[in-house]
Amino acid sequence: MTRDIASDDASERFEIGARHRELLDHVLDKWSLEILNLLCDRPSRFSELRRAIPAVSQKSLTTTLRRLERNGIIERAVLSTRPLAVEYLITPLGKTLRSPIDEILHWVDTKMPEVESARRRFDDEAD
Amino acid sequence: MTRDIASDDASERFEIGARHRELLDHVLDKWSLEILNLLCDRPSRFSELRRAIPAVSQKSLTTTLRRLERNGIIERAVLSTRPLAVEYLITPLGKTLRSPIDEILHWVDTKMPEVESARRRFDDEAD
DNA sequence: TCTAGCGGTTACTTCAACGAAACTAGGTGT
DNA sequence: ACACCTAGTTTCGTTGAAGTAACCGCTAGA
Repeated sequence: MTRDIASDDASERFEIGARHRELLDHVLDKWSLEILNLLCDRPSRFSELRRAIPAVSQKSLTTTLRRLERNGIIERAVLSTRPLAVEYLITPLGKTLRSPIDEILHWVDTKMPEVESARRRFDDEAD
Repeated sequence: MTRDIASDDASERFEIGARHRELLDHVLDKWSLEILNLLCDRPSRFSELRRAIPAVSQKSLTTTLRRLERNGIIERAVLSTRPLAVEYLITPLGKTLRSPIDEILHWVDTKMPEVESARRRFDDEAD
């Protein structure tokens, strides 16, 4: 019942509104995948992440961590130890990202050869 | 056999090299998802896509289509009809993207409420 | 005291993406 | 002849994301 909306077209299997794009941009951006990958294994401190991902600048790391924290994917814990330390941990919500991300990384791993030969074909045909 | 690589650390379940990032940037970018979504249903012409996605500019649509074509995700077919027409179709390789993309869009749909409440919590605590 | 590490912030710059608009080039209708 | 459709390309300007580098307050160790 009430299937009266969405019948004139075949494309309502998923809608892609701006909310989808925005969230994907926040979560699948340049550095998030690597950070998530590390934090899935174990909580890490700011400097640990910097050392683990040498290519990321301090500024970008801060920005990315804040964004992931804001979206509830990771948690920032200030440890009141003597010198002071900050630890980043993945949240339960963040863990649910693992499976979809793994699937698409797996896609990349298995299909990369096909993609590369398609690129060669395309580049060779300088039509 | 030959499991001798990758044992000193827990983080080799997936590696994220530059190739992964590059391909994801090519395939999960701003407009690709919507285009793929449409082409999965039926082949479409250039102007059909423009009308279906009014927010995309002519230039960006061309660029995105060329990139998807180069990566073997879609195919461009020039139909020798009287006025001339160009049709874009999804390839078998492109179809294999459907399932991973669906999974992550499903993640967005189901987790969006949690993300939004996390955002409210974060924004309210103006620490 | 001087130096180094931690966890950032701020200011400046650079770069690529994106859009708007004009232009092309063939065909069509009136 | 004129205007419009298709499928783009080209030019120009804006914007935003990212990097560099400097600085900050705090603590610890030599």
